[in-house]
Amino acid sequence: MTAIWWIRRDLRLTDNAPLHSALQADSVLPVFIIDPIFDLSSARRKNFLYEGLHVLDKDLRERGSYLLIRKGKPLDVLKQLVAETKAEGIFAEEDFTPYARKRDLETEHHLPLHLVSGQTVHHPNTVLKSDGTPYTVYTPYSKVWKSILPEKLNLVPAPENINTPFEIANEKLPPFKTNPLFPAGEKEALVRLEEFLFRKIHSYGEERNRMDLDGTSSLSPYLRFGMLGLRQAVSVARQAAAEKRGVGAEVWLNELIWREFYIQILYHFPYVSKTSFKPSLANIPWRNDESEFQAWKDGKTGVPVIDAAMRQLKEIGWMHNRARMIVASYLVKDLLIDWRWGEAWFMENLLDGDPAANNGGWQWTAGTGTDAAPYFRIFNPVLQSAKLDPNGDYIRRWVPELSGVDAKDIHAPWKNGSKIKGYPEHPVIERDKERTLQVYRLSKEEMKAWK
DNA sequence: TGAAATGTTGGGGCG
DNA sequence: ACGCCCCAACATTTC
Repeated sequence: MTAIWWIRRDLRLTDNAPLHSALQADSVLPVFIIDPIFDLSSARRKNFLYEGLHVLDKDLRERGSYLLIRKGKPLDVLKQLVAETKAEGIFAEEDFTPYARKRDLETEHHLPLHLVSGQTVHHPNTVLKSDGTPYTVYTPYSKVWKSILPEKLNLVPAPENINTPFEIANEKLPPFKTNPLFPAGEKEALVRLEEFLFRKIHSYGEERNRMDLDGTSSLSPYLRFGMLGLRQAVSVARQAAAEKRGVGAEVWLNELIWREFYIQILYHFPYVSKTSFKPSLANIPWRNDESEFQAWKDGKTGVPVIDAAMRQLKEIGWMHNRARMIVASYLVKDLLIDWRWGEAWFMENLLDGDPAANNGGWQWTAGTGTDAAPYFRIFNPVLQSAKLDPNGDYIRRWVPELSGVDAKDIHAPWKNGSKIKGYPEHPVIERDKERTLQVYRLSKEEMKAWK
């Protein structure tokens, strides 16, 4: 008897609950389906995914198995595969995005699909207020989340052997290029996790916001595709916190909880992917200036920290977390461009681009979301830059035109008056905090009046 | 996971 | 020794 392990966002063998369940059968067929909907997804994220699948295939072959690739609509592909293999069960890790839920519901209707929890530590339906409604504020959510965390998560180790039927027609993996900065795969994820735990986590609390240092875990692309499981990350974070290895471990644990917080927000309030969580800020009269948007995307706004961050994104498909908040605030609060434009650009470029986390982050910055920054909180990019890239090393790393500018002038070179070759003389816009506040206030008042 | 304005406090210089 | 002023450091308020 054969079971199908349908792989989606769980490209790993360690602590893989659906794989573990499938192994009860005599043989297991690991399958990844290249869904036509991927055509709408970002090229660089697909590249990372395909490299990840290539690595997963190698990891499986070390265990006597391999990865079967099929292309097409998941339901059609699975129906076909069940017919070919006489498989009696399909096991998959439950995924909580609106698209995934619809796809899985349809599949469950026609096929013996068994959805297994594993993407999160707590299922979105299990962390609820006493009246049964979901939390929309992070702090109480995280308190309850921690209070119901079991003593041990009982991670399931990677199986040593997987018995797989080999006689099934396989398709070729689409071509990809290896990513030198973020090599895909579970082994790489585990190396990074170790590195983070032994070298960086101690100072994570103080250094995670410093854009010029390598203080973050840089695990997000791996978590995005389940090359590392959130449960694994939480398990080691908890252990490190218990061993009192600095406050860093607790800070990191909270960052991981933010992930689950936004996963459950998108699960319970799927409309947030289309519009503002707060109805009162759903109709902000954005300026939406196309040429300013272009300057932002290209990293040519004339504000060094913004340009550094946007070029980092374009070049490597990843951006420092603090930089994400600064560029998002600049787009939304200074340029007054719809946060959804920024959200879409991030999704197009981030290796870790995830519908829940990305949407949550943008709505937080825009002030439109759950537990959002109040709308009057506006980042001053120059102050943030001076504080969190004090020597200007981050800026010089990504904006070579500014490599000769010293720390004193690099955060706001236009104030100095001297021209820099190849770099805008003035920022694309003169920041106007009052204008932003008015636009937001107006939106709120109009909503009230309309009611 | 803001910034800036305003208020409060306390140490030190000075007559 | 004392009051006065200055100002940095910190706290509070406001948007």
